[in-house]
Amino acid sequence: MNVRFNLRAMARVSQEHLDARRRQILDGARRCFTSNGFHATSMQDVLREAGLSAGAVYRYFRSKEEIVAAVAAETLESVRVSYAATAAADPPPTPDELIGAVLSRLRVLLGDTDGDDQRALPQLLMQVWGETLRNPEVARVLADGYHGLLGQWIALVEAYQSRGWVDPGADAEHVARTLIATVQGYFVQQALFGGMDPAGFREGLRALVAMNVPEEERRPAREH
Amino acid sequence: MNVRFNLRAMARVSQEHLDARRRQILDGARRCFTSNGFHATSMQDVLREAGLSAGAVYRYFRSKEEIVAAVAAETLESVRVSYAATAAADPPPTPDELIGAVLSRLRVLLGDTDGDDQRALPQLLMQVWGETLRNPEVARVLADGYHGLLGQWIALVEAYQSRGWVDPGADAEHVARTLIATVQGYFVQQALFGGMDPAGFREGLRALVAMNVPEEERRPAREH
DNA sequence: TTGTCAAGAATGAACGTTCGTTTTAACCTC
DNA sequence: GAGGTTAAAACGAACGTTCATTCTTGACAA
Repeated sequence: MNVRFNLRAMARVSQEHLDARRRQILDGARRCFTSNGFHATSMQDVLREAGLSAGAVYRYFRSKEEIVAAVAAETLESVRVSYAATAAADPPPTPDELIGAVLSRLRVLLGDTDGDDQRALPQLLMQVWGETLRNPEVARVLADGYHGLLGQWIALVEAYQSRGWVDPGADAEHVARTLIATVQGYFVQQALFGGMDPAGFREGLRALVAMNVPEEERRPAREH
Repeated sequence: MNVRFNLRAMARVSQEHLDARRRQILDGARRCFTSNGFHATSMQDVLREAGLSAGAVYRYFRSKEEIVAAVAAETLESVRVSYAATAAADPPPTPDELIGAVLSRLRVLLGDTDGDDQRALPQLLMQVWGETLRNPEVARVLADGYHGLLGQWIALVEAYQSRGWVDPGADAEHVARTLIATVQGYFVQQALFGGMDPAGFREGLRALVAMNVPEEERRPAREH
């Protein structure tokens, strides 16, 4: 009996193997969650899709809830990095340039990792949004990411204002929220109906920010 | 309960009573679905919230699925009517005018019927979006509403173009999709974080469509 | 290099619970 | 007291999870 006092238990299989199994589970779960939602997906569905038995899966995750949280976190992270990759530039990119670039990058990213299903990520993101209503941990992660993003957009809008591209009297946060809203709406439409493409969306945004309405045609702001 | 003479031959309670019970069930279910999602809500939850027993509820609805479909349909309908109430005008309202008016109207509508919880409808709408991924009937209702709405917005954008407010070279459908996206994003942010108000959103939209970027500062459209 | 073997990894049947739904029997109104 | 409506008990199915068991792996002795 060769009893040795190994501090680190020797792994029976490599760390790569363990990582691959974990990924196998998360990928299977993600496919289920995307088309069926978190709570209409059973563990049996996940097991079947992952190609593993119950015992195997429960060796890597303590509960279904933990898998849901992991998939949600990865989803939010993939959206976050697609934004973060777009660095600040001088002169600042216009909204249509910036958003078009972010969406194009995301499209390329998805083409590589997701079997070219351009709707999968938006659909999953929509499920994550719904999950925040009942899962405080997911809500916290989402809120953190959102507020970081909002701060970046506010800074960008302020840069617009200092260059005279945007009315300096406008509230930068309101403008930033509106810009974020366009991206969220893009995701919603892509998730629900598909057929959205970054170039077309950029064209629409471009036409909007290039709009020119004679002031005398405007109606007063308050109506009720 | 208040049982009155029967209007219909077989019924022993009034139609008003039946309608009220149906509404009682739908209201309870809606409250559950809003905060918990369709599939994380059990029938027990619905029964408790509606204050009725299983037998009573199953007299009015054949299944949980039928309740889900009814709540989803009512939700989409309430969004639809809030749009439909905004008639065509000449000159056409600018995007910020129109969207601001629609959101204000919706706010008033919600204040009357929903205990002043301005997040409830957007949250429920988000759940409905998620449900379309696995429920073809809900998906059909949503798609019908969306395409009707899209058509109206395209017509409006074309009116902008004929007045020279929007670049006539832009694809009207892309611009319309972008405008719809802003509203969807408004709903998302209101559902997730609250604190959105129509006036602020209108201000943000106003600043966007009034943006003025010197052409020589723009970057080329294609990047990769 | 090869054989051995303890321990990690994986299995799948079975568990207790909770699900949506149905049946039952008491209840209320006329 | 009869008809229609309700609440509550009961149903089978399906849920997420566990566990006794089997299979696989890799370090080590020879």
